[in-house]
Amino acid sequence: MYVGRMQLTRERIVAAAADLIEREGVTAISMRRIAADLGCAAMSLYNYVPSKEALLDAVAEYVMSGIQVEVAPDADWQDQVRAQARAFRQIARAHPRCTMVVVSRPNRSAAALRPIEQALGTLVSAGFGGADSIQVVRTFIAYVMGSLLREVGVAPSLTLPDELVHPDRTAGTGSPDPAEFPLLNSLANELRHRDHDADFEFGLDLLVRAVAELRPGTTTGTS
Amino acid sequence: MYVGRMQLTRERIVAAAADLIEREGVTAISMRRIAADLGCAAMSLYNYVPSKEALLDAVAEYVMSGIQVEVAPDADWQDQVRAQARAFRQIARAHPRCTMVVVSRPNRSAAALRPIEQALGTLVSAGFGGADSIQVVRTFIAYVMGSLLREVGVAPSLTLPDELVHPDRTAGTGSPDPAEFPLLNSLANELRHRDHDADFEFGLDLLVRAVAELRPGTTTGTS
DNA sequence: ACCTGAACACCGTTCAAGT
DNA sequence: ACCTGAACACCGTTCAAGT
Repeated sequence: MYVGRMQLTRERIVAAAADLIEREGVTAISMRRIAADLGCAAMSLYNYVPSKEALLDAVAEYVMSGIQVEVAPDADWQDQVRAQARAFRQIARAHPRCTMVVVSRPNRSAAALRPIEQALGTLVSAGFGGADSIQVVRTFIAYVMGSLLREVGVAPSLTLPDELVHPDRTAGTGSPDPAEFPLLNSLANELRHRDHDADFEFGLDLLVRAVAELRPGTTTGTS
Repeated sequence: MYVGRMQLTRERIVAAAADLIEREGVTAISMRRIAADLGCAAMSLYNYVPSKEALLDAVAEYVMSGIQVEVAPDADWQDQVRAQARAFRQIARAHPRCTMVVVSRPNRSAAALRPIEQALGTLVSAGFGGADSIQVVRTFIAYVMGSLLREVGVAPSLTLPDELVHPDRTAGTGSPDPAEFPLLNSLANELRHRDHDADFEFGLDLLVRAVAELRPGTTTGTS
């Protein structure tokens, strides 16, 4: 997709890279290919970006900067945490094929730190100590990252193929050997049907409720 | 690392690839490089493996097959779930640089399905319904995958650099702008100190306890 | 200051020729 | 049946030459 003559800038290069990834996948991108989309020589990119790795970092930052947390400011901390986790997950909707880029590179840009600072703020305001807040946020990040990986279909995950004949199975299903995997087989129907929203909300709810039990002075705690 | 003359096999090729990744990182591997380690021509590999992608899939499968769940068979379901999650996480210890390969490609091999079947078995035996068991396992997978990503230091995560002078900060710390990130700054010490075991156990405990509350007939539930 | 062609040292993979 | 060199169509990046 040739996007025409125009002043070359870092922003345009990053946007072109993100676009190309979205259209053709991460494996398709190369400095030469991006340059072609921008109508310039491959080497021109190096006036704005030191390397391909740095460009991918910039793509990750660009995607992260699109996270929009909208919370009713009077919402309680549990709803705020939920909203923040959901906003993070929106990456998979907004940039499905860039998600892997985001998830697979460390990112300490302000765009990445902003949602984290916000989450810490929510927890500290809710009465959690600093150390607890950090561990809670780390737990949520791990859960959200893992959910993103599953959602873009790139990680090992608990699903079965939709149809497809498994080469060495007699039955026409993609189910694994019933002798070794009885449960995967008996649950095959449930496994084939996948609802990313429901899956995400299920785990999110578990985590939020468990965190609530942790909070000093909670009304629903067991002790 | 030249590993000498020997009958070329698929297993030797996969092991050589995993080894090379462990020694020099994923970006270092190429069919030519692996072949050099094996003392054969690059093209010889194609007699055993259809493509580089397929070889990386095989590496992921190889790593997954190393998962060893050891549970006291009389342990209750909560301890079993914990042991299973921990076994999964051991990947990061056993194959730190292959972890990204595992986490970044779908894997429906028997080696990958086995721990999943086992986890489902634990939950179903504990009295959870099939649909619930699936969602619980999916939640744990997401959490473990995200934890692996953090542990191998490859994902966006809640940490600060250990030292390193941030170029445009006056203070000699790597802390972000205190005006925009007050909490990240005030918690800088706690953030710099990281304990992967403690982090993992923290979130694992939250999840297990939340799942326990979910179980019909639980003794610690709120309703 | 920014752009660029040619060049270097690599890739994955095909193919035809070897044994 | 397995191996392999040469070749093809690519890579990222350096450098010197252009404006």
